[in-house]
Amino acid sequence: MSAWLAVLVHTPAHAAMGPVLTYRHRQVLPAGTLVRVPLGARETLGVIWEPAHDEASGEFDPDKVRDISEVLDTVLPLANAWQQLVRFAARYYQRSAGEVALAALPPQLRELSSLQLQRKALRLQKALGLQATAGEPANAKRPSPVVLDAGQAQAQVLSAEQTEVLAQITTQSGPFLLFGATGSGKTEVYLQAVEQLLAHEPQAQALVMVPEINLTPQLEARFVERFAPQWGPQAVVSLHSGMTPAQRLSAWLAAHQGGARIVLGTRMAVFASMPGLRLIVVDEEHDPSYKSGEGARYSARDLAVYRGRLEGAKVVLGSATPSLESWFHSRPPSEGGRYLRLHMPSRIGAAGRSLPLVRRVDMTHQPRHAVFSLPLLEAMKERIARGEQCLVFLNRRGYAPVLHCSDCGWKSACGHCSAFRVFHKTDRTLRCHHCGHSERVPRTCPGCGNLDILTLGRGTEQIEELLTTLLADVRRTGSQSAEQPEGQAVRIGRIDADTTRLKGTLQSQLAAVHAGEVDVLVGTQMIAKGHDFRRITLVAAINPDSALFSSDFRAPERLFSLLLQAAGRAGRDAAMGAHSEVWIQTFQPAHPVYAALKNYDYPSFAQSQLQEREQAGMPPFSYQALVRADARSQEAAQAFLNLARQRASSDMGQWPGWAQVLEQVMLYPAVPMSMQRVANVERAQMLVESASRHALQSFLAAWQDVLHGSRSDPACKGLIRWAIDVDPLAI
DNA sequence: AGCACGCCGACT
DNA sequence: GTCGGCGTGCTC
Repeated sequence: MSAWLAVLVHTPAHAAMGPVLTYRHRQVLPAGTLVRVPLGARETLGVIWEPAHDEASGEFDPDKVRDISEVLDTVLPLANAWQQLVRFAARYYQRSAGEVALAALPPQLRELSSLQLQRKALRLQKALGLQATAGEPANAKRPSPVVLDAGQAQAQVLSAEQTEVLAQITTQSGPFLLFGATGSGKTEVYLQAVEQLLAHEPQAQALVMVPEINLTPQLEARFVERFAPQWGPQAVVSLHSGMTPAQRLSAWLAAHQGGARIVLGTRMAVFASMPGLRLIVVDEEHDPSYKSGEGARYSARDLAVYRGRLEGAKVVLGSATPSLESWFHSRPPSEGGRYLRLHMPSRIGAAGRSLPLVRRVDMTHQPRHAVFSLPLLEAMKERIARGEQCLVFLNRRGYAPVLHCSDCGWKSACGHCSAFRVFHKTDRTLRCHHCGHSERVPRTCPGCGNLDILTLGRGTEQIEELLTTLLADVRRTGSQSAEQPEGQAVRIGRIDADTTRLKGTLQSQLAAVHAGEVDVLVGTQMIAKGHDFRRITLVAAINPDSALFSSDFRAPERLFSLLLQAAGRAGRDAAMGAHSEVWIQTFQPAHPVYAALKNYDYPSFAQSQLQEREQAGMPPFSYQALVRADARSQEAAQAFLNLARQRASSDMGQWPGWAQVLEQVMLYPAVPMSMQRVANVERAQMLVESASRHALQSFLAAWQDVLHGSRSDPACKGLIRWAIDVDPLAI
């Protein structure tokens, strides 16, 4: 007697088949069981599933049912809560459950046999067994958590604010928005919240997320330092895309088996299987990296909140500049707020340690085309001479964003993209930052043969070069003289995606800055985030205005956040905090973003932004989705979108009961994307908007079929792919 | 998504 | 004569 089982496999939402396929096996298996199944010519990983109505596969020939090839019974079935998280994410972000589930599992699971997995699992058990009492199973016995030991002794004494916030997290249910200034000690609060949890619940697990891979090593070091003495080095694992497949599988298994008490990771970690999950921390919750840009375009922050509710885990979102969405959700409960806002306004450390002074330099009063204003340059020289460090922030890498011929007007346009190729002086190349195409810099103008090709604009390479000249006469004669000979020339360092291409170079470059081997550090937003620089007392944003002209309504919010984070790099050392400064060079010194920044007043900035959003009917006062289409021609991309739009009213309008839904949903005409062409692919998009999240969701779910159907229309010939982005971050 | 099949251009 | 481009179609 054999059973027919529903199996989830990795098929995209727009494949002409459901994500749940039927297979035969000699016995029934519980949902969540991992299996290997034949699919066409290949064999693939599947998950035993209980299909919902919308996932059930349509008609198929019962004769075609094939056998499950292998049951991966050395791995415990995925928990019901995990299945529900996948189900929700698939439905909300309009993707197939198969795609979401299989993308959330470590890639190596698809390749290894049951036997190989068993060996791996045994090795892990062994490692955990060794750290626990010898001979006991991994979870059976651990050192008594009640006893004060090395792990707890390391904990710092909390400030009054930290103590209060921690008490709130302990006693309230959340979700929490921890609004804490840079340097207010949010990480210590996370550490102690985790510590309390692990001490009181022997099976409990905590998930701590950070926005970028770059930030995981330092966080991991801090967690290992704190928790390894008590819980062993295996208790903390990381989960991010920078790890090798084998490392990812090990970490995933450790979390899945419950041996890893703490999982640190990037957005993908929100899908980690954690049977004992009790606490989720989303650090820098405003960071756009939490929104996935491809595949299922999920927001790990929003899913974390959902998952917390689903599994009864506390959720802490932390930021010095929360997203306006989270800020809005944390308004007082009497006004409808759903998150509990916790506030830590003060920087910890020496008494009276203050935030750096923000200075705005009005560039309209500076010499035309000046890159560094005179007062900024003077301030930098002064600090360098004293042996302090400066950080110069410019969000544009390369030497110059465009090459240009003044004779014939030629510009270094990319032949494949609607963008210019960037001049990189270091390796004499012209590189397109969108398609990656790279070529030698032409000696003469390709248009007319002119020998003089000029650069337009400036990138980090040029700033580095320029500073070498501008600071050539400066000598360091400050307190460093004991170790450094007096009168040494200024050392300038640069950190951006180009200097950190090789693995580990970022960490070593940061170490060089810490060691005082650099006086001025030039860099992109890569250096604005998280890294703790002790001796930097001046941070300069030399040209942040460009973000103000962006058509993206979230641009001001992002600029505020980026500049505040950059400001947070200054004066981290208590002794130097008092005279630290942040310089903003701008042509619009009175702009509200800069005014708010000067006062470190996020709340009133957020309030004014929210008012604007409300008046304009934008998120969080409305809900949005974007349909993007890629095609050989712009016409085809737009034709596809506009056809689906037209059919939404003409066809769906006839469906019984759908008129009311359609009334609540606004579809805008298709437009080219701001980056219209990338690697010879034309891109267009269409905005879908509604005041009702529910109406938007029902509409999108039903509209999928219309989109599928529109693809075959002759007008859409040349269409390559399309995708829905729910809650898009940029429009 | 993979992966096969299938039909047209430049090379061992 | 083959290798290889990517269009089309199928997978329980």
